[in-house]
Amino acid sequence: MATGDADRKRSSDASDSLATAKRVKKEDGGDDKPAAYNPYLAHLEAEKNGGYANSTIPKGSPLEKFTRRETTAKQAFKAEDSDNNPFTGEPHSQQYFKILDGRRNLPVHKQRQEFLDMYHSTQILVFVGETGSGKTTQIPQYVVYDELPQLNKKLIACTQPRRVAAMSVAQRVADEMDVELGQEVGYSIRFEDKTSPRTMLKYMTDGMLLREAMHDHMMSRYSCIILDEAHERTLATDILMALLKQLAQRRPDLKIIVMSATLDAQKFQKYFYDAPLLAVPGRTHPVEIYYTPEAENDYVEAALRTVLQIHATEPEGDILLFLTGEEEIEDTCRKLSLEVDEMIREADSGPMVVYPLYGTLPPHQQQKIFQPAPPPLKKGGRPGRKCIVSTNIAETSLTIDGIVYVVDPGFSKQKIYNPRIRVESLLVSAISKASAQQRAGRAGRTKPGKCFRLYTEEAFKKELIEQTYPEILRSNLANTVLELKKLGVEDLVHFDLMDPPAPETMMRALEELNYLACLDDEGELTPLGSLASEFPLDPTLAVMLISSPEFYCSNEMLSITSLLSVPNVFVRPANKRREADQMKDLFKHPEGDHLTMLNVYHAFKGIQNSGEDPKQWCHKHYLSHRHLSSADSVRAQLKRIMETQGLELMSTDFNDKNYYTNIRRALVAGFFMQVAKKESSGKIYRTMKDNNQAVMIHPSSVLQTDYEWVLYNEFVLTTKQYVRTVTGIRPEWLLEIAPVYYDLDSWDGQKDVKQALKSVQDKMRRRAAMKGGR
DNA sequence: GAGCACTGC
Repeated sequence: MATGDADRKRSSDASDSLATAKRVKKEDGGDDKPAAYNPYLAHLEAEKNGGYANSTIPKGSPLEKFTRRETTAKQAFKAEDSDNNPFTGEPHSQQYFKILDGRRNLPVHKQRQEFLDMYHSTQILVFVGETGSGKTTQIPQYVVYDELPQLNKKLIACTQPRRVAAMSVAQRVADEMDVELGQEVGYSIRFEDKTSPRTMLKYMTDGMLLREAMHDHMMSRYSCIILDEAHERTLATDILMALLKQLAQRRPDLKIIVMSATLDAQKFQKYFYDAPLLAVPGRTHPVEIYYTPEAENDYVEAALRTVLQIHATEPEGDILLFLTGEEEIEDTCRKLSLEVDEMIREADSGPMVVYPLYGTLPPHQQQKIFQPAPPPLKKGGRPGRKCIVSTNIAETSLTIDGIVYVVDPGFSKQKIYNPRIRVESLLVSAISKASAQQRAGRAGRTKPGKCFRLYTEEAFKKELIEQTYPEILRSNLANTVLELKKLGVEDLVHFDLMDPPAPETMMRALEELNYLACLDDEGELTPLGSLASEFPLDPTLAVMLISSPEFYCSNEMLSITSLLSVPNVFVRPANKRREADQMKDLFKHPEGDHLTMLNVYHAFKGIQNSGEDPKQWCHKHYLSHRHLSSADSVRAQLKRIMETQGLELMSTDFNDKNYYTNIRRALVAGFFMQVAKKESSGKIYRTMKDNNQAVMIHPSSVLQTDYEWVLYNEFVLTTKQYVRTVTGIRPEWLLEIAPVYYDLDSWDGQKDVKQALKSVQDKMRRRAAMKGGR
């Protein structure tokens, strides 16, 4: 795109000319010049330090004699040991020196010089460090001491796949560097930018860096970008890797470090033009692996038995069991507690507390897993232990110390994408070898441990794939393709991703974006597409929101969009389903779930303004306060973007008979591709195109079979095929609002649907003709 | 008459 090129050109010119124009001659001719100091060569020194003379490093600073990208570990040690903080000039605290001792015991410390040598010799570096090596906290600091960001005013970024990690690591490193969080060391995540003009080192989520790149293709604010946890292969990391690989050629001054925990480092190395690789050992204890001699046919049952066996026979130490989902976990926790009670009664065993752990568990419940194991029931009795039954969340996101035994049945729920019917679904699938290793490693964090794999060694070797498929191969790519277009990637086919997705998935994404008018027929970004990419939303939602002023209801669509981008706000505890459903009925809107959700949100806002405690109100009404609050933050963010982009915020008068109709019509502007029509007989609906899937309306819906035509937010594939979050619509709206998609002349859907739409069209035409005739 | 692994903007 023309604009993209202009942007790129501008920023590249800017950075070059800045460097030349602002080169300052080294002025001070004091006594502490290097031995070979030659005033006629001073500009070379300045150049090494990014175009600025050392004058911005105060005289007497521990960093005074540092030359950017030529420092040594010895120099850095000395600076770290000095009384004053090299970055703030303040005296170092006692705490600082205590932490410094600990840092120097980390495995990575021994290789600081080796790291610097390699860093100096190359533009891209692959760094492999197992857990406990200290890479996430130390490597960025080593880079700070070498890049001297205070000189060239460029930042060092270190990306993390998760917000909590970005926040907590930044806090830790701020402590290590003896600075205030948000000053020299900060972080940037959605909804929170904790950085300042002084910031040199910024931890951030990978998605956040990707967002920034959309507006600064050269990533010109950074002199070094560190991608951490690259082995997790999140969508954002994969795109960033491809972008940086490309950018490396246009920004020879930019350094890139790719950090990974697993041993697939060679793949990263090869991908980055055979970049040099530095490996640092981790600090974990050995974990003995046990396999079952024969395959188990019921892994939940086998897991239960194994946990009880461990409790009965193994020495002290906590247990971590991996299962696949909420229901399975809750169920197993109940059974385990009952069995342990019996063991205590009959076999005098020690106590065991069982904790469930999964993502949708409220945070205070999640925190419980960190409580210590219970003491023996009586003095001198058998020791107690805790058992945590968890989803994959304990594999990467949460670390629990004190785990000695891991039970791994070898399964997890994984997202898969079927481009043919455009459906993402969750499927219980076998994990990968890398995952199995990661799980086993959880047993060796504090002392040697054991891992019980509920599958045979044969199966491990022959049936498990090496690595879990990266997310990019398991997702609908509409959003990704839109982002790439906005990032200025013109040739998607030759865009050098580490694992290119299936051509069909790519085609589907392009097709979807074309129907949404985000891409034109040549595949170029349209103004609408460019606008849509400004929103942190799926293209469908973004287009719906952008179109909403045309339907006089952008305020309401802001609320609905926000509610659709957070987890379900309705809470339904297993033992209080009826009460929960009754409460939901209070908010029920006969025309559909979107409007029901809007009712909930309006009621919630009313309570917030009334002085009543919203938490209690939510609890009473079986609503999730947490998710409603996050919908609120999302809404505020989206509203800001609407305002910046000059999109009008408005509502239809609540007493106008079209208030709800306008909203339903606005929904069609985004979701016209997700429409189903009722079959002549009963409960079955069929989706419009995409191979005309037979679906049922999800039982949680306020609509059942009241409407012949419905629009849905989500297609879920569980025991049956369901559509969830559904609103009734009129077929005229489809023809009127999405005429291209519903062009009957090129119709490729079912014939009877076409027939139905055809008669609607005829009726509309007759009506129009009558009006015209008058 | 249901079952949302986990992230992220």
